[in-house]
Amino acid sequence: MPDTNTVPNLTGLYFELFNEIGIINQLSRTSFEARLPDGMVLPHFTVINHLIRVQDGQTPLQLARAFQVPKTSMTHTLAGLEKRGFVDMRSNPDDARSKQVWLTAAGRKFRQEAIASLSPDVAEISDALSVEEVTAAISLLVRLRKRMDSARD
Amino acid sequence: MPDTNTVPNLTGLYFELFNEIGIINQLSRTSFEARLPDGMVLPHFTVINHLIRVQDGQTPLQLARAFQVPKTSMTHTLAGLEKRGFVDMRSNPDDARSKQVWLTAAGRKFRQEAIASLSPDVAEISDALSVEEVTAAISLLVRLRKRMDSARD
DNA sequence: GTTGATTTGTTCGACATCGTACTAAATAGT
DNA sequence: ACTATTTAGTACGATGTCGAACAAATCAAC
Repeated sequence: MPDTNTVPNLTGLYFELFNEIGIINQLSRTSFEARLPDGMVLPHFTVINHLIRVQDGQTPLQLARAFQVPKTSMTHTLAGLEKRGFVDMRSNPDDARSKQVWLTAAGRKFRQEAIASLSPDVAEISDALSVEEVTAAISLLVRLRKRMDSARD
Repeated sequence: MPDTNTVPNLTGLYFELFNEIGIINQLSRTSFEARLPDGMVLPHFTVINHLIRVQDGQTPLQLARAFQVPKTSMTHTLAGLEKRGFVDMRSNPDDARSKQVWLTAAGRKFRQEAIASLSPDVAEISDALSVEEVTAAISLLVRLRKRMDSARD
């Protein structure tokens, strides 16, 4: 009986991996967004979070690259954040083509509140994996991500 | 100096994890879709793949649940597959409300070709992780996914 | 300096995703 | 049997995502 149900070895393994990643992404996104107010969506939060972790004043293009999304998508996300008063878009004094994205006090406050409201969800699932396992998973995924990133031309 | 940049311990760890997962999902999706013909999109492939791995003749609702997407999204995905002749939608003889999704020969052929065209991409990144690491990552993510799944209500 | 190429960001159009409201079929309660 | 509830699927509208085309600023080459 020919092996038609199974994908050849290695490729199949990565299919499985990306499939799990896709489903977890789906699940985490859905439960994140359920906690966020009205029209806020995961990328809104993620951008704010990134601006705090890394640094304020990044350009839209830098942000688009950090998240591996097209710059048009980032434009849209930033427009939503600006409309809600969570970021300020100032033009870059060093390069009039580009802009800088700065967090407002409201933006920082929003992040704190979002995190607080999300923590219970994290707590609920945190018994599935040990802290060591989560840490290990992160470093492994970071390695994979960087490899994938450098592979795209 | 107060700790405003760092998210409290555990929650921050999961943020990082989900963040990496999100980016990898982004990257894998983009490179998958680049290989697929015209208007085909990742969910199209994923559904076909699932029908082969598990079994033909699933109902749309079963598929929606398997991928954790709303049933309206699955309706849309299946409509695309049917339009392209990759699946047949027959009405369920046991329950006139529901339908069954059956793969066509063209659907199976499409999957084989898609996998073949994707393999080079997998090969290119496969040196980042050992097979054992990928396997370990999968089992860990499966555990997480199942926990998240059982946690939603 | 002037011209052509590159970079940054936006607008626009196409399409995917998903919540709401609906129809039809099945099931439960009486 | 009859009605109410539940379940499967769809139509529709709102919004997110993203590729193509564009405008403005910068850079490179001469």
